[in-house]
Amino acid sequence: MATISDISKKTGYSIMTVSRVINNSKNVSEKARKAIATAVKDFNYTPNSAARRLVKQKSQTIGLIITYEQIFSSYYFLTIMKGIEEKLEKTDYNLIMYASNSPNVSSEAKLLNLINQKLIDGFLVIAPSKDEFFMNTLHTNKIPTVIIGASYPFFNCVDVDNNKATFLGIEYLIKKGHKSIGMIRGTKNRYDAIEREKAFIECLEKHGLEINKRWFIDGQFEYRQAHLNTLKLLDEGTLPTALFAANDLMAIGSMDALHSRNVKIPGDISIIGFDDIDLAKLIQPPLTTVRQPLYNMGEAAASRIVELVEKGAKKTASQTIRMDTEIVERESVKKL
Amino acid sequence: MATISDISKKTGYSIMTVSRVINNSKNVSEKARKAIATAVKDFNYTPNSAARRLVKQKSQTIGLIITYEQIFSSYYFLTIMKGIEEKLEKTDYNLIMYASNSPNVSSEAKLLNLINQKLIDGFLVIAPSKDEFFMNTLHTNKIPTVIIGASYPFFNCVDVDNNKATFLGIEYLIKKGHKSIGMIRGTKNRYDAIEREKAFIECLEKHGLEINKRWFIDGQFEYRQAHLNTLKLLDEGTLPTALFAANDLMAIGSMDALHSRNVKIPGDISIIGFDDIDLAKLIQPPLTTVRQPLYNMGEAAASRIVELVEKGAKKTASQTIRMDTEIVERESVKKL
DNA sequence: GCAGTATATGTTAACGTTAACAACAAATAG
DNA sequence: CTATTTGTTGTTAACGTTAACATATACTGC
Repeated sequence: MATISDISKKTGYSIMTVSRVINNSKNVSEKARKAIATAVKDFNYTPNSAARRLVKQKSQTIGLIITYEQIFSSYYFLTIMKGIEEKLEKTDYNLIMYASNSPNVSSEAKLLNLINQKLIDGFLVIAPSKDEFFMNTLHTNKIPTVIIGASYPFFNCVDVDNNKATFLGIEYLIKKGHKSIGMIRGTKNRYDAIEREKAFIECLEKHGLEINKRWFIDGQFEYRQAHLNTLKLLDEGTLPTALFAANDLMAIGSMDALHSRNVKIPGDISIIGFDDIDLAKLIQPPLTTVRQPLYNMGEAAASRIVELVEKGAKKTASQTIRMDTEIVERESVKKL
Repeated sequence: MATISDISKKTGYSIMTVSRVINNSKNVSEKARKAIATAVKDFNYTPNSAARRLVKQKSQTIGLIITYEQIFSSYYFLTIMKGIEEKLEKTDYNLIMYASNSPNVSSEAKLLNLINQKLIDGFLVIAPSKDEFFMNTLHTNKIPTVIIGASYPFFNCVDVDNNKATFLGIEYLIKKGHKSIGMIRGTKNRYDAIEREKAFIECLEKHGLEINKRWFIDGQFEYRQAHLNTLKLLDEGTLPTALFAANDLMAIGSMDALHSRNVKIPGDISIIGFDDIDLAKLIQPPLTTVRQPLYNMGEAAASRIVELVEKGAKKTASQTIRMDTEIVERESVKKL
């Protein structure tokens, strides 16, 4: 592997000038820049990251923390991840994924080690649950961190307004004439799940609609749970005319269950999801849903974490970026 | 963060002696070892990995390549991963996960860069599909690599004997008196899926049993596909008395489908899975399955890759380690 | 008791890069 | 035409660690 001094020897310029070209510093003559650039290409040179890390005391890498549950229960994080990756790609930072639960980040000590050893400059965390042990560690140690899909005080966050988004969905159903509405809810210890459920109740109350406890289906943000519990509801009796699912995956699980019992969508029951994952438009009927701009959220979070790392997390006041949501109208909701 | 020279100053020993203690070299007096060890603890010292990488020309990290499909469609890789992580934990190597499809390893150039820049010393690949572009790159560039869950010529592999394992499962069913057996098959472009299907047919032929094309259910190693296609089979008519699923997840998807139509397991139909994932023993009825020692496979692969990296992949002849499989008898198969 | 070996410690240089400063030339101002 | 600024290039030291060699001391065998 070629080094900076190979380029230096080849071109006759000092290694410092070469370094300047590589790092796009100014104060380099056009002539030097060209000569060095072509040599870099010829040698297929890329800077040695270990040497850079050592001198810069920075790793140029961001850690992405997610839980196994998230990986398995939701496709939604895939889109977020794509947004993150494609943004980071442009900024000379690397990304490492840490699945929490795994020994990697299982203890506070490990997490701090990653930072102290300069293996990681900052963290991205996707939708941590309420009782996530490491959030405290991140906060008290002032580690550059951006949270995606949840709003924590004192943290930098990229999130949607779950209350507003839920109202958007429910009021869409109401506008279509629905008066009996059920909900498929998410994991109890996650903020987004809690906020969406609260907003659901609030919205029905606001419109003077009945809140029927039997029409709450536990889905845990998973396909299978939603599916099984929808089947249970079917066994027990009356259905609402519409269902609001706290994410698309549960909506799909529920739809599959309804179909298996010959309940027609949207003929017999309407259903609206949340997220707008890729699958949503592929199933039959295509799912009407409240769209979160997941890709853009990933991008925004990536930009923000780079900013924090470069400027120093201590100097930049924490802020939460709220993205807009919208209804994507497809064919799973019927006008009554 | 403390450095080696802090320890040196504190204890009065040279940095070289400190380095020796840290690396467990011999030729250090017991006295020095103790003094330095306590200082290391007091300072909470850990070696700077960037400096180490620079001087050693090695990253001490292994890349784990998996595809997004695998992450989503199977729990089985989780267990493998645990085995890998816990083994590596003991050996002073780090693990980085690369989800292929992602830009990280999307091109041959990227992959080589990882190696050339010394960011990664070697790769672990979980069950690559037949047409995985990067396998060629890994091979022609002699990059230390171990494959888990597939057997490629010229590569180091950790795998089970799919033929033998499938025979084990089918002959168990036959021993229980089953004569009409269907199969839920996996993703067409994966070796394990292909091998299991071939073995299935071979085994039925060997015992002179009917091979009914209608009793092949496409499952793509996914819960949902198995579920949907089982429903389809139910709509169309006659069932076999037993079902062999190429993985547990599909078995479970199929069972849920059968239950939703009031087909009793094992009363009306028996089912046997493959893998023995955690869920298998938790569902109702607990699933009888052909157990792969996934955890141990992860461990073995981790040991092997470390060996390759340390000794140099070129010097060590490639070998495939075959793990034994066994029947785990639970309650999803009835004796006829 | 002396060469020869083993054990314990230290010194120096190197890994590849960048920051900080120094030097020099060319351009501008007065 | 000198003084000052601007632009371009180079030199040195540093980041934290380990390899290779050097030195010193203690232990062996005869």
